[in-house]
Amino acid sequence: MRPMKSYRASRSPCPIGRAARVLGDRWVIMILREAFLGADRFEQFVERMGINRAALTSRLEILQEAGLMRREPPEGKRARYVLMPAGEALVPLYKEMADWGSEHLFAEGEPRGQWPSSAEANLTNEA
Amino acid sequence: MRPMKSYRASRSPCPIGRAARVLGDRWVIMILREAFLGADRFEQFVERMGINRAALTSRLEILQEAGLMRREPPEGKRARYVLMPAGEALVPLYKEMADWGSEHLFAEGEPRGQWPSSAEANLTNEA
DNA sequence: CCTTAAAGTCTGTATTACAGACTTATGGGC
DNA sequence: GCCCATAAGTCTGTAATACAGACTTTAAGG
Repeated sequence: MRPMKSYRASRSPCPIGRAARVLGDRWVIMILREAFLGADRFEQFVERMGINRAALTSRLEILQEAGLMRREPPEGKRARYVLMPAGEALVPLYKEMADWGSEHLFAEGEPRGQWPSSAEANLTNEA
Repeated sequence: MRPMKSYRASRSPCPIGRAARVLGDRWVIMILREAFLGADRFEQFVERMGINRAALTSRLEILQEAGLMRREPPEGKRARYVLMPAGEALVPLYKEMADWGSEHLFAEGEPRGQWPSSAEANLTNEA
């Protein structure tokens, strides 16, 4: 990804084009998935996704700039990365994506995971 | 993107992880948008998106391997790239993405495009 | 203090991206 | 048939990015 001034203020007037600036990245998609499933610490993302630390840092910056996540400075020694409303609002899209992937990207009878309902519960129980 | 054996047979058992292999790319998202809006020729994609030709070639290969698009060999002198059912099935997801982007990635009162209903019409009228 | 752990940063190398020029093949006009 | 334009790529050189893995820093806990 090329360095940009701001992800929030991407200049495309098309909402798809603008969304693609943020979501058009494999790691960003995976980070949000883990966040929906409850991950909120740097090391958790590293361990669960096997992402390079430098790559994770840059993606978390993108997600913050775009207003999808927020970094909570460490109270003890752990910083937390938490979803903002714009991030939580992606849950229906992830549901769609999971349904689509499950239907079109697996061979006949190939075992597939479910998009856990706990992800949605995790968000709706938050308030 | 690192070279892979096959996008269709990505080994992640999670549908989100597998979807991310295909959709987690800015150009792939844009190509599908243009396809929904009626583009089906190489030069059309180049002109409408300003994508590098080599990059377009590689993304069209990915989309074919994943089963989202198909290349129709030239009848005259133009090859066509047409959506397969797996690709058309992404229209609801694009609708979601457009709604989300429109709501969360634009400043107050900033002018934004619409995800044209003609995109959906373009597909449902096809059969 | 000393040890562990979390959250990054740094380094060197391998891969990918990109602009833009070039190639090949077809079709149309004359 | 010959010339020109166009479509669909391919190629080349350079700039940017990705990655593994080592290193650094700060804070807690004992």
